[in-house]
Amino acid sequence: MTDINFAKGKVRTKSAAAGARDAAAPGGEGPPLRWDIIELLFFAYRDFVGDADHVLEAFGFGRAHHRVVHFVHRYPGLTVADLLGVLRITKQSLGRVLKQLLEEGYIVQRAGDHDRRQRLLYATAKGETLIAKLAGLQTDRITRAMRDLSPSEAAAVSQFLRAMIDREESDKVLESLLEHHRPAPRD
Amino acid sequence: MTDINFAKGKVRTKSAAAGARDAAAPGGEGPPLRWDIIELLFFAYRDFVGDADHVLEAFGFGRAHHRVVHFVHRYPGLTVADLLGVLRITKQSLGRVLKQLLEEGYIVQRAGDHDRRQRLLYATAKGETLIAKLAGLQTDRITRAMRDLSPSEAAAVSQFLRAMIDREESDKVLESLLEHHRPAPRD
DNA sequence: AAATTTATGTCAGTCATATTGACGTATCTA
DNA sequence: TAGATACGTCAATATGACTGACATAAATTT
Repeated sequence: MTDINFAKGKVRTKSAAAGARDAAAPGGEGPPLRWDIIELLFFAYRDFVGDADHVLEAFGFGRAHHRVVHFVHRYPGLTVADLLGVLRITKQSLGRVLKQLLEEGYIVQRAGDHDRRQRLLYATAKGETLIAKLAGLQTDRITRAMRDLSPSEAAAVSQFLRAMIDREESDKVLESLLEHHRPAPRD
Repeated sequence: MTDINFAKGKVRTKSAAAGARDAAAPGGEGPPLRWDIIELLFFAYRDFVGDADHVLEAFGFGRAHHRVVHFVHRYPGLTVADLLGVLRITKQSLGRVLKQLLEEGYIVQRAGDHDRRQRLLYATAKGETLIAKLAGLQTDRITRAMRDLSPSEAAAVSQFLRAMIDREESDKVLESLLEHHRPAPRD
């Protein structure tokens, strides 16, 4: 790129013709776009998973490993098919990660009682220790973020997050999470 | 894997020795881990970005493209360095995505007024249309999720998300997002 | 004016995580 | 017995990230 001042003109400094919905547009726009929440979700989630990323790196693991051990820990006896549904990935993708976690002793599998084709997954003590460490960091962040909220406001946060989740195609895990509106944590 | 019923024993069905923090542990545990919020954040974010993913696929773009056009649209005149800071990626990673978006006319760049080394980035009408479409979908989800919240509860959600974000190392964009506690959207 | 630093772009190689498609085996069900 | 299901695996590919090295133009410092 030898030249500079390419692409003059056709630069948009005001969003006057964006969708048909921006609050700036005077015509038949819908409700204003929630740029604030959209960006807050992006940054909040980035930093939320960032907590875990640093620890995982030291173990030679990635986010994929975290997710697998997490759900296996939380829902003991989860089958491979269940896990694929929750994570929404293919079994080939899961394969590598699962294999590594099995080999390194973070999770184990047993044949299903009724259906011996199934592989029921369980976290080992080693796996639970890892997950507890990661959940501890994330809990600290959540606790800090909720410190100044009243109980009813904290409940509103929970309600909001629940309502953000798709209901159709909800699997076993999601059902159990959404079913019982767990009361505020006993503390 | 020819054999079955491998890995018997050493299976943990109760989390009695996890961290030192699980509410089930009787010893010196800390506050309970917020498994509920941790999982709600995972699923809520998964479905939140899923809205955009489907549309992006039709354009041959990925999430990386979305993030770039989004921030360029929202903060016109952003420099490449700013963008790298916000996205927390390397310039090599940004390079391919940025190049593609420039070539296909979703964003343009101009030399900086004071510092002509800088490339100030702007979204074109084409880029804004794309972003408005994606933000529309995400706004619909947010609006649905906030439908049953009172204004003060909605404010609590916003406050919670803000408090989830790391303050240190906040860049220009993050500052402007966190600075003015924007009041409830005018509707 | 020359030297250095800064902002950006790019080449080359690698890694993690995801994909589709095909195929094999054990096991359950009709 | 035949077919469907649950799981594992081989192969090839794509995306989005990384490190390291190097080039250019422009600003800044000496």
